[in-house]
Amino acid sequence: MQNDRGGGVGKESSGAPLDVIAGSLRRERARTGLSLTEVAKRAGVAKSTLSQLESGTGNPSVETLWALCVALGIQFADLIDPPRPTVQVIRANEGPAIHSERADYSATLVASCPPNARRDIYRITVAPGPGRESQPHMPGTVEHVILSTGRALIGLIGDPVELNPGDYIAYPGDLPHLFQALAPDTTAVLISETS
Amino acid sequence: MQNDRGGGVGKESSGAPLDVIAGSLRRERARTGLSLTEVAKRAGVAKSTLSQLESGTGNPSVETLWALCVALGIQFADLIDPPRPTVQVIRANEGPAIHSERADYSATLVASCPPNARRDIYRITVAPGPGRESQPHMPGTVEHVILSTGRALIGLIGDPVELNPGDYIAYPGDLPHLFQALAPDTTAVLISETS
DNA sequence: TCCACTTGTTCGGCTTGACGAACGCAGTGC
DNA sequence: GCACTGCGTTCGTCAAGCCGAACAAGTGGA
Repeated sequence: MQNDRGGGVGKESSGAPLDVIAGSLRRERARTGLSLTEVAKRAGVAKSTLSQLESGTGNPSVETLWALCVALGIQFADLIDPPRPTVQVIRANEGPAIHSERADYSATLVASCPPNARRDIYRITVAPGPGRESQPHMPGTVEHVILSTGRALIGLIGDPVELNPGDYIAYPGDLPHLFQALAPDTTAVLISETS
Repeated sequence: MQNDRGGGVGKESSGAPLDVIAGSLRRERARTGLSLTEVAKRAGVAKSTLSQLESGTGNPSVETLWALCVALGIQFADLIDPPRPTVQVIRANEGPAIHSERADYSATLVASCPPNARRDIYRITVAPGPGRESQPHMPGTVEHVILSTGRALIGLIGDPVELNPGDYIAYPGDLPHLFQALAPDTTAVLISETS
């Protein structure tokens, strides 16, 4: 572990992948209720290897990880990306509301994937005005917007698009973007997807 | 009671991960326009290693893959899961329309994640009537619906919920479910999420 | 034509991950 | 009390990944 050839470029983004993988392995194994020995046996890897991986030690190869994924019945990406949600119902006037610094913008989070969200679904209500500029979010974020009612100017700053009811737009959320209502009673559904 | 761990969920991933990773590395490097030597240098790995990986030989460790991901500016999961979209606009009257056997139901697919979709986003338009019953989809599917306009009876058959504009509901898509409009001009956004 | 430069692919070596055995612990039955 | 079975961790050994250098192949300029 002396030479840190991994380090290289700055952006460490989501932290050390090894720790994330270690946590995922523990979590998923706990979900199945299997013992470390049993999982290792099913995956065809030495239990010593699995033990070290779950403790965050080591630097597994993809073959090892793949075998463990099969044994745990999960997708490869689930080791580094989070698990999924279950089921939920929220009324229009319920749910956590997120208000902008200005009163003419309100977003209600209707579906999130705790604890580490992959995609959040919001219902947006905006009053006509100068519009709301959002700063970039996490790298890899993609935002999908479907206009429900009204009219709005949505998209990347510098190249927004005017949307009418039913129109759909997707844009990278890790770039500065805009949501400006052009008509009263403008509502939309926004899906913020984090990769 | 034993779920066969291999195929527990229907959607099979694309077989050997090493080949998928090899293809992803080539594709992403081609996208950036960088040379093999340059990518290897930026990632801090030997170009011989990268060469072998792109040819499908070898069994890389996560540190190596992580370094390459950083150098290529992509997410870890993109190596095995497909690449992400960029920007897209679909007008209300555009996009692939999926019409029901009855003429009073139409769904437009506005966003999918090919080839192995995790979540699809539809815009739904339904006319009042006896409603549309959907047969169960893939196991693990979750459907999210946000009503845009109108009024509708949505949810599992036997326990549907009446929604008004802005209301949100999520239900397991792998059980029989219903979408029945109760008012004219009923539109909604439906997110079908496959695990 | 020759030379300098780059790209991507093969070879020895050193490092390291994966394996199997042995270990300490806890619970159980004789 | 003792042997036994299961758990998860730690210790040597061997194979394999990773690296650096040398290698063919292709390009541009003098």
